[in-house]
Amino acid sequence: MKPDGKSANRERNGMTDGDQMETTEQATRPRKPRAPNSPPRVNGLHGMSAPAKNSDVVYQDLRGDIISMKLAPGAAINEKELTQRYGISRTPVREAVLRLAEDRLIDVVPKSGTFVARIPLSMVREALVARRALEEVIVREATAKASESQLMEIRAIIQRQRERAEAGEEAAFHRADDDFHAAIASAARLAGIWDMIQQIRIQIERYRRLTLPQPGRMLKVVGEHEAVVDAIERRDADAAVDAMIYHLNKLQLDIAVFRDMWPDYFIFDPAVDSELIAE
Amino acid sequence: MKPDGKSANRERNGMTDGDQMETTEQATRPRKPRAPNSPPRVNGLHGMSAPAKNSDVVYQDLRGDIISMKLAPGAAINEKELTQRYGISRTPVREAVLRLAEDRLIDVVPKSGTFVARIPLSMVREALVARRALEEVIVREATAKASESQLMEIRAIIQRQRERAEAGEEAAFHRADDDFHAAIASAARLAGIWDMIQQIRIQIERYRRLTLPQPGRMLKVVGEHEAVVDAIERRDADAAVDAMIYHLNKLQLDIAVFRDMWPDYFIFDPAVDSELIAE
DNA sequence: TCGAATTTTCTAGTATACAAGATATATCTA
DNA sequence: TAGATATATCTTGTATACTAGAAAATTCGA
Repeated sequence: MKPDGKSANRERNGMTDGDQMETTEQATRPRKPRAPNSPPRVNGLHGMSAPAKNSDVVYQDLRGDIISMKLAPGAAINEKELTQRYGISRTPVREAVLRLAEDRLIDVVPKSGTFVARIPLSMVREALVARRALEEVIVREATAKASESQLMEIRAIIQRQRERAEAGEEAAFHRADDDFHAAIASAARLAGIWDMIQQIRIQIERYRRLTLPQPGRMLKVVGEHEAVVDAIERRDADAAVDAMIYHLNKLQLDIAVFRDMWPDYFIFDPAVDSELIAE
Repeated sequence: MKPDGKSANRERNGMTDGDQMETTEQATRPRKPRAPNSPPRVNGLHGMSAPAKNSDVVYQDLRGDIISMKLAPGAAINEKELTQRYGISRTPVREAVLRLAEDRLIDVVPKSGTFVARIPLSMVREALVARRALEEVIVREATAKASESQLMEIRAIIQRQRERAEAGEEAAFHRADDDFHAAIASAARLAGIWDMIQQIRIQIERYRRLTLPQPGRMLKVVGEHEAVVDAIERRDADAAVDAMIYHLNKLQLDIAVFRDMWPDYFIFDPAVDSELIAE
């Protein structure tokens, strides 16, 4: 470490639990300390208008390729190739890779390589359960709290989704689908829980993509959404929850089928998953 | 970017959606490609016996200091100081910092500094709601599925917790508390959801630490845990859920108090949180 | 020809140097 | 003295070089 001329005397060892609770400045430095902390002047909400770091771009792209199964489970990810493709250095690429590893979308093996993670069926099953539970709370709260204007907005989203479905624009359809659920959460004053659900959905999404698109499914989804809003508008919480659960249950686990069709896209833990077949 | 002598001709632009689904090797390189992917031979479950990277240590330490409020919300985090304290370079430190940023425990302001994040009360409130919902599912499933041996293990954990409570060993007490909830989730075959809850708890933990420790609380917790297990043993799901909810509700939001006592530890969003006071 | 030992080549983890911008301090002007 | 400007110095983001280890390719021995 290059001695900087004046940082040598700043040893201050054993500061591990030194400055507790004290938000003011340390009073020891003779020179120019640059007031040691200023409250984060950025608006408290977390990251929305940041100028889009390079690592974010790589993260989003890779995440999209993995979730859409364009990168198959088990496929190798080459950091060097990514640096060349984007014309950036390894640091931001690595940053993106590490974030994906935290999302459980890739496995990084220390001195060997990084690979698209296989899909753990037990996690898919639990993610479905968790999502149901959280959406139930959201719908119940929304039934109690949704304002007229919020309901109108939700209706508008459903209509937009219907138009996209009729036009066969799948991507836009799914965007509207997201917006619908987000709007319900917002009406319930539980937008943060929708963020949690999105995190959970990462685990489900690749499984969902493997389910063959059923003809007419998109329009059916619109109908299911309408049933939810109808119940909310009637302020019938139980019916709203039932409609939502019915909607969510359309995505079912059918382990045997997927295991046979894509044998090594999944991780199947017999100790935990055996009962899945019986279920 | 420095031309590397041989990478210049590997431009291959437009490869964004190039190799789809194909897990075999590219057949163009004349030399030694090192078979481009091998399935991750590590056991499928994610990271448990890795040799503990430096960044993990920094992450755990910082996380502990933040959650325990040893580092107050708003306090500055100096990467350089961390490199000196641990005797490592900025790269692993930065890695840890970025992970904490994803956990919403710190805010990093691009060319300015990184700071311990303030606690968003709206998120605490929603995290409490989400946890209740997930624990409810877990308890209900545990009631249906818990085996005799699992119940005995849970009883043992409760007993251990009682001993720690009587000895006043707070840290060990909380470890047993964690183990209790984890054991219930395990009995419900929903261990993954317990992992999600732990992620959610990060948002709650700092708030919890601010609540003054009430005398006798630890032993009361043990009693509440026993009520849950009693109901599970009776296979009375509703009672088990009620007992669990009662237990979780002991941690209540009392916004006015905390706002006055630690004015700038929190972020209070009037648009969302105003109703919290009325509630 | 086949298998074991060796070499080669790739990988992720780390260290360090530099760049761009933000903020505090110092300086200058009235 | 007060305010505006300029400077110094710190910050994070990025680029790049180096290390140790894993795995493939190769060589060697029977």
